[in-house]
Amino acid sequence: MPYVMVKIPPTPTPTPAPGGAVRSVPTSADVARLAGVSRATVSYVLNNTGAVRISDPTRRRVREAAKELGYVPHAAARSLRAGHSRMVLMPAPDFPVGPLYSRFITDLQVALGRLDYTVVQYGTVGAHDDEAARAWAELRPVAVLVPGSGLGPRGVEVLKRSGARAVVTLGPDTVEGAHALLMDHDVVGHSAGAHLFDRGRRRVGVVLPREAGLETFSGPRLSGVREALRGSDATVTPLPLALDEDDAARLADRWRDLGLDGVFTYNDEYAMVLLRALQDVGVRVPEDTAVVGADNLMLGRLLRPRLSTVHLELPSGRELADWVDRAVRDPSAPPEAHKVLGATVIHRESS
Amino acid sequence: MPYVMVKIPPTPTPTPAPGGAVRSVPTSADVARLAGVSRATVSYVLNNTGAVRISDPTRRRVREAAKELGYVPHAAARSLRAGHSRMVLMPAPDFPVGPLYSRFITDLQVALGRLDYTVVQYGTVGAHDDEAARAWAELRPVAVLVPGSGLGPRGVEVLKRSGARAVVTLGPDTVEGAHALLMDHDVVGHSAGAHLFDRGRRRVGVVLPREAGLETFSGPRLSGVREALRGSDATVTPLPLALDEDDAARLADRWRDLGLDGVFTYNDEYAMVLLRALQDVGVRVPEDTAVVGADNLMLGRLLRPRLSTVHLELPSGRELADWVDRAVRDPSAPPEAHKVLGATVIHRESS
DNA sequence: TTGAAAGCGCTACCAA
DNA sequence: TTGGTAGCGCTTTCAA
Repeated sequence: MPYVMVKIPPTPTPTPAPGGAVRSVPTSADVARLAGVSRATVSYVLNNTGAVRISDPTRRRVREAAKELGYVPHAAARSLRAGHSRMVLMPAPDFPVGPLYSRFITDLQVALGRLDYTVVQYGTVGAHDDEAARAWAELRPVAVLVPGSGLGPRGVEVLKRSGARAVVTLGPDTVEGAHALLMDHDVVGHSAGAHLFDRGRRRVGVVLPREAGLETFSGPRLSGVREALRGSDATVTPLPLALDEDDAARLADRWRDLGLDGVFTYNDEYAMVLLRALQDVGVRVPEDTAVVGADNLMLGRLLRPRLSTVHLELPSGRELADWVDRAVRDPSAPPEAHKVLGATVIHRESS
Repeated sequence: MPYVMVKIPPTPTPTPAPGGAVRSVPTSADVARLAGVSRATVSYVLNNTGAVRISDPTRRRVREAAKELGYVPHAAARSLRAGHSRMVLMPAPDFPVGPLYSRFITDLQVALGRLDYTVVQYGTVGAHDDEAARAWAELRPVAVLVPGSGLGPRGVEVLKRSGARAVVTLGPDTVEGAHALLMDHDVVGHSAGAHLFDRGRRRVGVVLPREAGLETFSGPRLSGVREALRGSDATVTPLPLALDEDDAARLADRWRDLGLDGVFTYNDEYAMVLLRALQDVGVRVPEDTAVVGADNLMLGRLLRPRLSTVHLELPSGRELADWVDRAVRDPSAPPEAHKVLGATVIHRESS
């Protein structure tokens, strides 16, 4: 056994006296000192380590010391030591989110919480793919869930190389290397298109939001309509529209010329704007033109005529959480893609 | 200088060969090895440390090695070493959030991002005060922003003792020890009440959402109306209402008996539901009853009659971010409270 | 200009 | 049953 001469380091400066003016953040060493035990014992007690038995009096002393100091463990130190965390990271949405997505996120958080994960929404400013992925990777999340299409194959690679055991995209298309919950909005458009066809409509308009950031949804919804009507004698006309009274009025002015007898409005909000504008210029709904929205918002039931709409069925938070958990437990499994978006037409009065 | 005999530790097991089957997460040591320099040099280069000059060839070698390995620094290790982070933590909302709040959060994130903070929304399951605060404190955020009233004085204390340099509440009341951005919803009710009074209404109803979690807003909004009408001959009648057609219909059925000539509906969505129900039973708006909503949602402009509403003025993300930044820089400053909610009536046709 | 090494707070292994 | 201690990945001081 080799030996060498080594300088003994000076004893570290002690933390300021408990009654001192500047109070520093208490560490497990402080708790140990106050309880008169070692840091190891503190760790055992506070983590209820099963393999080690600590006497009840000691336990009590440690607990009391911790409470007295207001000790809170340091997550960074812990996960650094452990080599992994239970953090599931999602980018925070940077666009106004509807009630549907809002509830979805909340459910998911609760469900993942039950599986002992911590969900964190990371406020990426505006970075994309690599850049964003790098920022996320710095936190070493155990899993990353990315809605929409802000992540590419390179980003996935970055995340995996920094230890993410599961990268899951929720969106219209699959990304190389990542699991995918395919929310294929085709089905939404398809349902709407088929419904309009069933109601005898043959000249169908499809509203496309002018607002940026919605193309990932509106594109597939349009394709879905096309698909539903393919091979029939029906026509499909794209109709760019801003969520805005004036733009709707302009569109309504052209309505007779367009000669459409049915329209799918992307969602219920656009339906509402358009419906109002059509009524203002005397177009009868559904007699002259049938209108179908999507998302089944409450406002649809309050419109007159009551709005027909496509109800979206998202997977429950529970299902999704289980799925993420499985992916985390078996990171070597090949990426799976699941279609998870269901669509049902709710037929009311506008079609 | 004292010396002692010390056992030399075995050299640590090297990371698996780069071409090996199992690839572990690259660390700065790996980068150093590949570039043939020390870890210190890697750190200097990648952080552009100004005080130290590194030769250009070395810089290049380090950069290339980092890129080749896909090296991403470990945020936990970094902030552990640094003793602080730039993380601003907010609890993720656990209720469906409207477009107003949604945009507010986004703006704030962007603005704080410009100041080099990282905003993280923490998905607390359902914990309150202490419990939630402890969970947040584990991440050692430099600042914590809490909307609503989920945080008490004890929670504030926990956060501060674990190093949060600023705790800011955004809500109706101030909390001991924390900065407060007072969003006093009184002003909303006050504006609406005063407006209805000006329009000659004397028997005023105030809709109170039955939905849980909105009391923090609805209470003050009601008080505001009361305050605006205090000392006059006007009466105020609270009207519990669920955001739901049936409940609205029930309320409308009682409308004549209630004998109200004006109503403030909490917000535009409740206004919409009630408006529809009133029209269905033949109550004329605004002739029989004036209706005023709040939040100035787009849907208000689309209703017929067009909905009068109270427009809320929130502070800009920029302002708020600067304010948080100041609080972080001077943590010893006494907590400040600022009223930040403005309200303006937008008079349309319903009142 | 570069390297060696200490140490941030924590847990888990081994020894007592 | 408890304590000593190595080491997670990083930055930074001091020394070469």
